[in-house]
Amino acid sequence: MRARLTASRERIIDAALGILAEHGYAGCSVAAVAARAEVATGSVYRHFPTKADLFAEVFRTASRREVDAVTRAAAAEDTAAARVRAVIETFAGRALRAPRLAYALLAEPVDPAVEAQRLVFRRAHATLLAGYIADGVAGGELPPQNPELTSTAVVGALAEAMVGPLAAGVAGPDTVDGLITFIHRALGVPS
Amino acid sequence: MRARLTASRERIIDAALGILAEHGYAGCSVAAVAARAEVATGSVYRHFPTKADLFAEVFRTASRREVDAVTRAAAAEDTAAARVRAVIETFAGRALRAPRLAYALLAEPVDPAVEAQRLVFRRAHATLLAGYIADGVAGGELPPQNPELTSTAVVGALAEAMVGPLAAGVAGPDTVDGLITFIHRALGVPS
DNA sequence: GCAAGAATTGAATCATCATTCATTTCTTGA
DNA sequence: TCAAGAAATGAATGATGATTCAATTCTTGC
Repeated sequence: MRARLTASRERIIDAALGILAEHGYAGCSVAAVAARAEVATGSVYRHFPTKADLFAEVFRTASRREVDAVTRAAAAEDTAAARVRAVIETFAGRALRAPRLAYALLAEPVDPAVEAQRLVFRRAHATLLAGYIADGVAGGELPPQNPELTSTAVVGALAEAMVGPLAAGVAGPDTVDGLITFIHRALGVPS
Repeated sequence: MRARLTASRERIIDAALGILAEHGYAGCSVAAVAARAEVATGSVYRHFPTKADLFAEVFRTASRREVDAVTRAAAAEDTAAARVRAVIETFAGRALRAPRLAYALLAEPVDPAVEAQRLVFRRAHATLLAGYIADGVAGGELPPQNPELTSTAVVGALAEAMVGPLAAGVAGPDTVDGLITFIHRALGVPS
């Protein structure tokens, strides 16, 4: 009973994610989400007070997924340089494999209320990176720097370099390699 | 006569820019723009077929201004490193002096049609930088790299590092110096 | 000074969707 | 099996704000 409730809540979030990944935020009317989740429009409001609340959660879910993947990849490495490389490869690889979703998470125009979640998403990546960078600095692997600032700049560089290719649908492996070089240099990884 | 026409077109664009700079895109209803330009709502449509067309032009105008300022600053320098530094300082300085406008140009949610202009804006900066970077590479000042990619990454890093402070309203000069170091390293400027 | 036509006005229209709610359909406990 | 209450339905409502257009006000050439 309570299970059915939870299940349809899940289904709504999944449906929203699905539409987001296929047609972007623009395709995400409440009616469309409800239809895909096989519930009535009004039922969405039994679970979420507001469309913005629904999508805040959707963005949170999607973000967590992305950040988890990146975190997992980085955890397998043991130097700051390798971790940063893993972050870039994972982030870019996933973005290129699911371009529409990546574009929605990174750059597509959304409600201001949802925009806030996007900042959280970017910030989560930055915070993760900041940790690795701080470790690298502390361990002498990287030169002194403000990890808050440099991690933010890295996330910006990554996102910007992705959005173009995402739109164009193209993306050579050169792009990823180029980014790794760029970011390693930026952080002062010794060559 | 034709002059009056041109003049009121100008006034509409200026009004839109003014509201954009004061209240962001969110404050830019056609009615508000018309009121500020001291014309009737309907008159806006004598000059622009659509709100999106109006704001495409507004964004284009604002972009040109920003890119011109940056170009002028860079032109006064003669090494790739100094030019890039000038770009960063000018870009950041202007953004911090007009935070609301910078946020609107860089990150605020806008109509998809206007979003396209934002990409043009970012691309214009990137193209400018790409030229300096290519020169630097050609002249041996910078190591080999793909100027398209690295300039894009630089713009992303700059923008991302600005948006946070813009929202927070804060921005130490440390931020700008940190960015210069980061980007110089990223491009391989010898220290 | 005046008529024809252009330009301007701003209130009414239209479109889009998020949100609501009276009605119907389930679930459950006795 | 049934009644009470919970959950679900989806058509109607409401808000927002871009766009239109009939009415009015200017210009201009005669």
